[in-house]
Amino acid sequence: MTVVTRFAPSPTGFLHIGGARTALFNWLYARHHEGKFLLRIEDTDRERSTDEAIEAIFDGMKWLGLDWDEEPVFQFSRRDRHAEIARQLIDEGKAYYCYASKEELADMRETARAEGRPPVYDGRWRDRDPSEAPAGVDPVVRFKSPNEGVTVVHDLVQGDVTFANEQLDDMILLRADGTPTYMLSVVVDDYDMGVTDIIRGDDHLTNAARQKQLIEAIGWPVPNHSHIPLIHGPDGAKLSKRHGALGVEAYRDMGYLPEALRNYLLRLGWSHGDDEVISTEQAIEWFNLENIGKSAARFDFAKLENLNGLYIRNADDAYLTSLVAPILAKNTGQEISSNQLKLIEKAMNGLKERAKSVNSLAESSLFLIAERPLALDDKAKSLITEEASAVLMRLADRLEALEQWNPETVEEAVRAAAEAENLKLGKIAQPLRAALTGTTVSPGIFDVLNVLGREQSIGRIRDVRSD
RNA sequence: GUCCCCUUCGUCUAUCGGUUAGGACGCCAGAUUUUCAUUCUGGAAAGAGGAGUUCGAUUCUCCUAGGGGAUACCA
Repeated sequence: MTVVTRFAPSPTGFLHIGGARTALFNWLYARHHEGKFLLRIEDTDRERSTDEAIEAIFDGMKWLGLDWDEEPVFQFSRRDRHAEIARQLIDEGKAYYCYASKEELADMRETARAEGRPPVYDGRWRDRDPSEAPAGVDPVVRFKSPNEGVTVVHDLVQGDVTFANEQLDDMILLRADGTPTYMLSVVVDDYDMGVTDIIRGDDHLTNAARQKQLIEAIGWPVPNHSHIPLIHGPDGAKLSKRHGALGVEAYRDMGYLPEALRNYLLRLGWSHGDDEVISTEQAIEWFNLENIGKSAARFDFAKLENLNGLYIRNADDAYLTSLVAPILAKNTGQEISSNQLKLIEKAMNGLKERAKSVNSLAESSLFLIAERPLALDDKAKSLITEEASAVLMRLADRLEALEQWNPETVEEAVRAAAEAENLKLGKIAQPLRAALTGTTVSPGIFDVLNVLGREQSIGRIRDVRSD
């Protein structure tokens, strides 16, 4: 049987980091087994679902590189099918109408809690005759779940988890307005979509027991369940907007590479021995359910950043340039010309060596496209002393005399200048860097000289003449 | 309150009864170096607590504590 997994977010907000990991695991599992990975939008909560959220989820998935098979399923559009199953259950005596009011329900829970009993619906309409129904009340449809015994979820990550059936009350299948609830919809959709493996957050573990009861009542096969632990914020508490619970697009905007985030998320809760840097190809080859950990993990930006730097250093120059360009355009408020792009790409090899994010890459490539005369920052300014300026002017002459302008010739010229001035290389390199980049931090100075070219380099040096 | 799950360095984790408890991030020290970064070397750093099973427990069982999740006409 081919494996079919699905990711089923509700479009009530962006695709947050926990959801992204769930999607990643489902995707990896499907790809590993050469099965299908489906996407279902659980939009049955009409109040809270929004089109913007749906778009954000699609965008987030695409950015992360998690491609799904087939058209996404919109759960709300399948409500008739869900209701049909509910009616079938009523006909079979496996579900019933309940006329209890919200106040009654609230009282019920309160007294149960006070008496130390599980706060569940007491089944007061379970066996009552429909003729007793109060007039003018739209009933909900409840599932007649077993009162005794236990339900055990055979979870591939958590192991067998046993629930006493008395803990699980008669859940609502259809609301008073006739729309299906989540419990019913998932079960029906998963079956209709042919889902073989459900991989989701372990906040659904109790739901799995209820859903299993429902599935068995209908007479369908129970899919494999894998409930993965949640991701916590750095403080160990549930992810909130203050720390990690940002949408994946926020990570993109912070300058993280999707491949780095994928790698990081994969290692959060899954392991393959001592391997840390795992390409997507390897991840697909290695991924399994057995090596998913059972405890919640905390989100650690420092480690993500480290991985991001590593992926940036190994990334293709043209690819990085294409990511940097729009950021640069946005930050400078001007379009980046193709010549400037060439310049950036040429410098990228030196730039990416010291970048931790795409944003810092953009920041550090700013000097390449800056207009003369450069505005020097304070530290750079302090390096251009009168003495340094004089040295730089003599260096400019020396550079001007070069017949060829390439990495070797410029290095040779600068080294020769240092020797002639009886200066350590650093003494000439730092002022030079300040003049060329306006800052004190940049790629190797010979690299900068070479990339900038003769005209810009000499021009920028002469611009800092102090007299 | 009730039910369920979890618990190895600060963090992510390896270990599937016998290890000097390993790796990675971060941190500290040193080396390299034209800045920064990279790279390299070294270091500090962990089995929540208590019983039991066993010749032997981080590993298996139970209890306690702590953390998390679920308890909706949300998903």
